Amino acid sequence: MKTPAEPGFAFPDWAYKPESSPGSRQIQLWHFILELLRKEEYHDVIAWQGDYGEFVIKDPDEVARLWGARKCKPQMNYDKLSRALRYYYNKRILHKTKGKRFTYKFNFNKLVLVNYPFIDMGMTGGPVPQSAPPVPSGGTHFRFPPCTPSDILSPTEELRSPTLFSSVARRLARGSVSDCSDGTSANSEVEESISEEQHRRGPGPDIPAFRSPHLPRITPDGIFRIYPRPRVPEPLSPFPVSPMGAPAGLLPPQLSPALSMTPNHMNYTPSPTLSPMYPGSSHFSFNPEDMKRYLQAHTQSVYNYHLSPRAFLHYPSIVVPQPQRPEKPLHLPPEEPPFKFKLQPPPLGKKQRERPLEAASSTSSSSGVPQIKVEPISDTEEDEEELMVEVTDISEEEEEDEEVFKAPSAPEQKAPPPAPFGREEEPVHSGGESGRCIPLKLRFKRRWSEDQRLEAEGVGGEESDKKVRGNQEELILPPQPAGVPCRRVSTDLQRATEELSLENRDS
DNA sequence: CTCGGAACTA
DNA sequence: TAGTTCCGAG
Repeated sequence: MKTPAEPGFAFPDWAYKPESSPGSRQIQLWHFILELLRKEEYHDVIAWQGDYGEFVIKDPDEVARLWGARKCKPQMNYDKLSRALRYYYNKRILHKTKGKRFTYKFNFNKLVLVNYPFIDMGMTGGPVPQSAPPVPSGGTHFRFPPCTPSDILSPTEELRSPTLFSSVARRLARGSVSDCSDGTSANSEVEESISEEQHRRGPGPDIPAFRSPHLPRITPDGIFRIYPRPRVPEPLSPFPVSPMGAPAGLLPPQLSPALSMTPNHMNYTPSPTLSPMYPGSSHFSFNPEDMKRYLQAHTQSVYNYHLSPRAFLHYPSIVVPQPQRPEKPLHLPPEEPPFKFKLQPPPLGKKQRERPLEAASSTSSSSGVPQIKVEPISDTEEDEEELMVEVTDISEEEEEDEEVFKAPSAPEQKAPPPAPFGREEEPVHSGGESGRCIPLKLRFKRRWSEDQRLEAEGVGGEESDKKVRGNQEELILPPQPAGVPCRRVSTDLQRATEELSLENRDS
């Protein structure tokens, strides 16, 4: 048992496997990596470098050694470790940075989504950098807000129903890097307190809710409500000041609010300091509010760029904000984006390329719109993959968040029936024609419906992502099944959705 | 170096 | 489940 107060960072419960699962408590490799990454003493061994979330293993052998020590696997070597790392590719936790030796990149989107499923992605209006990850704000601990446990990152059930924030014990990472504790011992350590907020609505501290068969689903709203809205005007920062009290000195990356409107998930190659965690400081703020915004942004990215939205699929409550075209900035003051990159539409996929863009304007629907083959529901198979690629057909090239998103073709999606959630003000004008690229939405819809259905049935576990339900009746039902209450959807979200609809419609 | 299948383990 | 170990292939 280490001293909770010790410097270093600790991951919240969700960073570990639930105790209910077999391998629970064993530190996972990516956690370990993150751990090393944030310790200065290991900067010579592994460090953030390059793109956001990208890190390079400077000393593979040493990293392997450390990992082996941690797992009590003296025979560990980089070859093995890298194999483990490669398994993360499919899980989308990591991906390889091609061309760069020993360089990998975290997919924080995934991590966040998975770990903050309950976050209401409503458009709260705050500027949100699309690819900006939670921003570190200095301090000594790697902190996460109280959040849901449940196993994360499990390819199959990673997104199981959200649960109450559990008062999670914050674990110390420091000192555990190379001990053979396996993280098991450290697991019991609870860092002093958990935010009181989290206790407000839950049964109490240590809510093992996640272990029960029926995970009580709570509405994001409910959850979020417990968090005071900082609403700290921080135009340049993706996230407000950390509630934990972050040094003002460490400011988050400067991201233009305009970005929030811009579908991007592009190569944003900020300085290494933009990495999720500052190498120097170890305060990684993950406050709900931040996460919310982050997710919000990410959602858009996903939607716009067809990133793997699988995460959303499991969360009916999360309505994917539809893409908003830059042309019509909602309420965000136009700012000169401090980005050096240019936002571009994703490259056309093979399929896309094949068909020359015909009258983009006239025909509308098929032209610049990512075509999704409306295949029989049967091949659902790997929805996630599909969702990710289908539209753009990135073909082989991964870089889902990079290359793929370089050339966004103005996504003009067909506007599904508007006013999904009932009344809503419509911020922007709307317009015109309708009917475009339904597929994508359809898919979401489908998925959504499915989830709704499952939920209704009191579904306990979901099927693995991959083997999905073979066939659902899925119709292209209107966006929001009238019957299904969209509880959980924040007003903001609703609005966003509507806006999208409108936009799509008219464009 | 990187990838990913396969068998195996905890 | 999350690797670990081994290994052939590119």
